[in-house]
Amino acid sequence: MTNSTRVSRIVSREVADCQTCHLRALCVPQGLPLKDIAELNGIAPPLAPLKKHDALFRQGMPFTSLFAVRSGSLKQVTTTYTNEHLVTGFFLPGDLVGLDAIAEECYPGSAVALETTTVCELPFERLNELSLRIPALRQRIYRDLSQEVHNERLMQRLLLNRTAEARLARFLLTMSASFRRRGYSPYRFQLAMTRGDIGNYLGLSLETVSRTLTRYQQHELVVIRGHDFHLCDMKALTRLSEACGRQGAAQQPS
Amino acid sequence: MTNSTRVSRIVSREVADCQTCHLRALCVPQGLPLKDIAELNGIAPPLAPLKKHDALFRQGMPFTSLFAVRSGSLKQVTTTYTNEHLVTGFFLPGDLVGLDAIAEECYPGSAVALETTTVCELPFERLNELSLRIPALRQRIYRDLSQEVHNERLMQRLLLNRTAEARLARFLLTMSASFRRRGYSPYRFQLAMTRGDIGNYLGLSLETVSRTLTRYQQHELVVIRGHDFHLCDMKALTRLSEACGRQGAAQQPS
DNA sequence: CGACCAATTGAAACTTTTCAAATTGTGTGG
DNA sequence: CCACACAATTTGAAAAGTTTCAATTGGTCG
Repeated sequence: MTNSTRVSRIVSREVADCQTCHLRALCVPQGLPLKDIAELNGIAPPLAPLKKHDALFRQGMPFTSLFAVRSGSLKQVTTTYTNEHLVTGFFLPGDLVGLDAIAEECYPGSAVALETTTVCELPFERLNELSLRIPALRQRIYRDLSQEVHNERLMQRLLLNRTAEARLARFLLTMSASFRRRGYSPYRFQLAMTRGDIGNYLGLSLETVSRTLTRYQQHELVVIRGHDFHLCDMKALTRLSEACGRQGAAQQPS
Repeated sequence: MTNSTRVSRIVSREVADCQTCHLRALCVPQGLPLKDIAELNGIAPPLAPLKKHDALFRQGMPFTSLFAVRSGSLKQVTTTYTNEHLVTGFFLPGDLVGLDAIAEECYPGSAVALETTTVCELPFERLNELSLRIPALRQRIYRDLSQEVHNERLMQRLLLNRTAEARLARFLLTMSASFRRRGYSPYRFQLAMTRGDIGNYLGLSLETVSRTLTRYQQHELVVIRGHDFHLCDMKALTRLSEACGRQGAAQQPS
C-alpha cells in the first residue's frame, strides 16, 4: 500500500567508533566486562539511518540479526492472521530489537521507525559463536530473554486488571524509567508514537488515551504538548498506576 | 497462614547422562509425550508428589532448577509489591516451570499445585554445562525462551483488546490445543483451577467468567460440569475468540 | 449435619467504546 | 511561503460491556 514503509536496510559498514554503541546496546540492564565487549567491535556495523515509517525489518523476513537502537525509536507491529495490527512493543536507544525472533527463524513482527532512527546490526550467528567463548555474553543473552519473559508476563497481568487511568500512568512511568536508565531526564521526554499507537499497545481506544491524558493535565499531574511529555507529579502517577481499579487481582486466588 | 502450602522439594541428584532426554524435556511448547516422561526418570528424578495447594517453589526462593510437569497441574502466582496476587500462568503435563526465573536468580512467582501433581527437577547448572557441549541444546534453550517472549507478547495484546467472551473463548481453545498436543482429547478435559483463577489470569472478575461460561452453554457451544469441560462447537468458539470486539487493534497504527 | 468454599445469578453503578464532529498539526505542491 | 489536503488529536453524547455488591445455590470435608 504505502511505499513509505519500504524496507531500507542498506548497510554502510564504514564506521569504526561504535564502542559506545556496543556498550549501551549490550549493557542495558547489566554490563558485560569491557574486555569482552571489545571483541564485539567487529560485528556490529551501524546501518544507514531509517526515516520515519521505514521498516527495519518486516514481519516474516528470515531472522538474521538483532539490532541495537542507537538513536530515535521504533515500534514493533505484529499482524495477526485475522489481519489485526497489534503494537507489541516500543524500542528506545539501547534496546535490543528482535529478541522474540530467535525462536521463529522469522521476525514475528515489523519494526517501524517512529522518527529518524539509527541502529547497529548484531548478526545472530556471530553472537552465537561468540557466546561460546564468552560465558558472560551467553549469560547476558539468557538473562535478557528471560527478563523479557518475566516482564511481559507481569506487565500483561498488571494491565489486564486495570483501568485506563492506571494503564496510562504505568506506561508513562515505564517510559520515564527507561529514559532515566539511559541518563536522560525522567521528568521530561519526547515520545514519537501517536495516541493510537499507545492505545493499541495498552488495549485502549485512542479516544480514551486522549481523554485520560487530558484528565491528568487537569489534575496537574503532567503537562503534555503534542509529543512532549512533562511528568509533574510522579507520586500521584505512581499511586494511580498501583490502584487496582478492578478485581481479579487483589484477591487470594485460592 | 495455611501450612498446606509448605514447600516440598527434596532433591535426589544421582544423574545419568542422556542427551536426548534433556532435549525432549526442553520441548516445552509442544509438550512432552507421555512415554518419554518415563525416560526422564533416570536423569531428572520425580519429586515427591505435591498435594493440592502445595507450593513447588515460592516467590523469592533462589533459582536452581527448572521443573517438568509429569502429571497434574500448577498455577504460577506472582505477588506484586502492592500485594496483589496475579495468576501468571498455568502448567500442564509436559510444561517447563521456572523459565522466567533464569533472569532473576530467584523465582519471580510461586508455583502452586492445583491438584495432586508430580514434577521432575532439572537442575539448571547441569543444563547450562550441557549447553556448552551440545550446540543443539543451547539453541533449544534460546528458542524456548524466545518463544515465550513472543507468545506472551502476542497473547497479551490479543487479550487486552478483547471482550470477556473472546478472552474466555481463546482461553478454552488454548487449553484445548494443549491437551491435543499431549495426545489427550481436545474436546473434553478437566481444568483444576477455579473460576477465580481463570478470571485473574484473563483480567476478568470471577462473576464475568461464570456468566460468560453460562452464556456459552445457553448457546450450546460448550457443556461444563464443575471442572469438566466439553467443547461442542469449536468453530463458534474460534469465531468468538477472533472477534475483535474492541478497537485499538484492527486499525492501521500509522 | 453444619461450616465453608466455589459457583451462579440479579441489579445497579461505573468504565470504556463507539460514533460523530470540531480542532489542531504537518507536510507537500503550487 | 502559503494554501491545501490529510493525519492526529480533542471533545461530546449515547451505547455497550464489565464490575461491584448482594443474595442464593451447590458441593465438600471434617
